[in-house]
Amino acid sequence: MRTTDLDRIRALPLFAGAEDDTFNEVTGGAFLQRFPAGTTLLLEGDPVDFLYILLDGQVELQGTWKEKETTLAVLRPVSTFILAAVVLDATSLMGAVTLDRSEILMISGNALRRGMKRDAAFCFEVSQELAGCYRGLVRSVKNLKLRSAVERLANYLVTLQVRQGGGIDVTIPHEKRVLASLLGMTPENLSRAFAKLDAYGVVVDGNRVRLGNPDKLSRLARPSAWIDNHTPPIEEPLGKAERERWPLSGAQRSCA
Amino acid sequence: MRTTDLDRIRALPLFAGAEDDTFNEVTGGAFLQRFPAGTTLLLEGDPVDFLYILLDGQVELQGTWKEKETTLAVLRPVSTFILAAVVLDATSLMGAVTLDRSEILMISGNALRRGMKRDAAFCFEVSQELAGCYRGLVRSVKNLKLRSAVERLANYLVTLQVRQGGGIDVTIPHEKRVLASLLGMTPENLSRAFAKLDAYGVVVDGNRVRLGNPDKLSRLARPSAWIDNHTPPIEEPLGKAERERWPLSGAQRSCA
DNA sequence: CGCGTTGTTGAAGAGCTTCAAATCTGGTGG
DNA sequence: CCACCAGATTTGAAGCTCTTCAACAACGCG
Repeated sequence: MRTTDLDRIRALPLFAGAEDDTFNEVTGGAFLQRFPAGTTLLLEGDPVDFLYILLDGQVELQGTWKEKETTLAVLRPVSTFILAAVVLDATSLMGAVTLDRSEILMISGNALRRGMKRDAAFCFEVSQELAGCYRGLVRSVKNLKLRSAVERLANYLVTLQVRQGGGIDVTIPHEKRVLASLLGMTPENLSRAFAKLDAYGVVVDGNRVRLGNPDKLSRLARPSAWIDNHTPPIEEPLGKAERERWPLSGAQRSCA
Repeated sequence: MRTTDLDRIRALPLFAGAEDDTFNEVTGGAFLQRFPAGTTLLLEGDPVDFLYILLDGQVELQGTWKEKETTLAVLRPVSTFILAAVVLDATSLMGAVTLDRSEILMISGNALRRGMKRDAAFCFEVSQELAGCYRGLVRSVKNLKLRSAVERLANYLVTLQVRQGGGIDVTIPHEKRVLASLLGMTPENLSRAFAKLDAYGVVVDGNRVRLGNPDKLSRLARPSAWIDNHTPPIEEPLGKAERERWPLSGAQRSCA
């Protein structure tokens, strides 16, 4: 692995508190791989030998049951994934597929666990990463159980807007059928949900979406600090850096 | 706190690998509390100062949005909860309410974090606990997104059966309206879902449920090792103790 | 015994999916 | 450059799932 890559990795929050020795041990056997779009990285049930860190590209995590399939998350850089399975040395509960050409760092699970047991500061960072992932999923579950499909879409758009700089125009960073699956609906229903948001100023043109009436949209969406992970609103105490994102793929960082 | 209580706590998997010093430091300021049924322990958004460990009784974790409320988990002993918020020193994403008279150990968040940073073995245990909780939620999300209400109920019953010893009769360990909310449906719909399972040999009498035709029920439920957390079936490699449960309240251990 | 809560049942309707067909889109090979 | 194809998206129609509202029965508790 090149030194410039190593520097990039050293700078990840995950390794921020690690001792140099730990970092060297953990990344010693690591390697950086490029995969084309559509590559299956992991199947549900596979034993997990590596921690994956997505450095570039896009990865979809999916779950299946009875020939049905759903998208659990769409990850963008920089995201770790299947960390929980690695920590437990267990098999993966999710499949992973690249959506775009992707650059992925693979870190030996054994080395990671050894590093954690050796270096409490590093282990604490991993715990924080895991805790952030956990909270992302709690947000997901609440989103799914408490909101209708149109409400989920409205909130997705509001969140996208915040993450893409707050402008009127946002870009959906993947295919609509993937978005539909992520939001827990069929592609047809997503199409109709967009049509319903017409009344809230939403105009769709391919992957471009114009939020013509953000206030009205936001009144429908009613985003909540305890479900959506925007910039923390007033109620939330400042100075506590939460390392969490829920798997909206517009995220700066995310995890799974 | 009494010595016998301390011994019970020392025996928890969470503290299995901890040094004595760590254990003493972490539990030093801890206290054991009894709460009557219906006590609100935490509201969504509350800052979290303690790690909670449910030693006896039953606790419901809930999420709300727009006057709607859903049950995220029903915990039974021995379960930690809001560990993720404690690790991140963040506010709670879930409310917590006792369903029964409950005995709960409260451990200072500060002490816990100090212990984690000091003792890598203990920190690793916490990581494993968190990872198990994470995987429980992944199972939950898959359950919600991939299965219909009747299928979720069928799987709930099959899982209950396994956890309650495999007999024909199982007991729902809480009110049906709580179960409905846990499974993501209305009480009315739960009632009708039970009625539909009549064709699969399911007979309901209050909290007692007789699974008159387990094979047929199981063919409908189609439980999966990657969603449901039964005794690991054949595919799953043995010897890897996964510390995870999804929040079915019949669980021996669970977490959140 | 009366009361409030919980659970069940019926009817109506909203929400979502399914299937089918039409339309659009990007990429390919000639 | 253009025709063509495969896949993605949209639209329509039908039907299934689930919720809502209302009424009623069952239960537990004071």
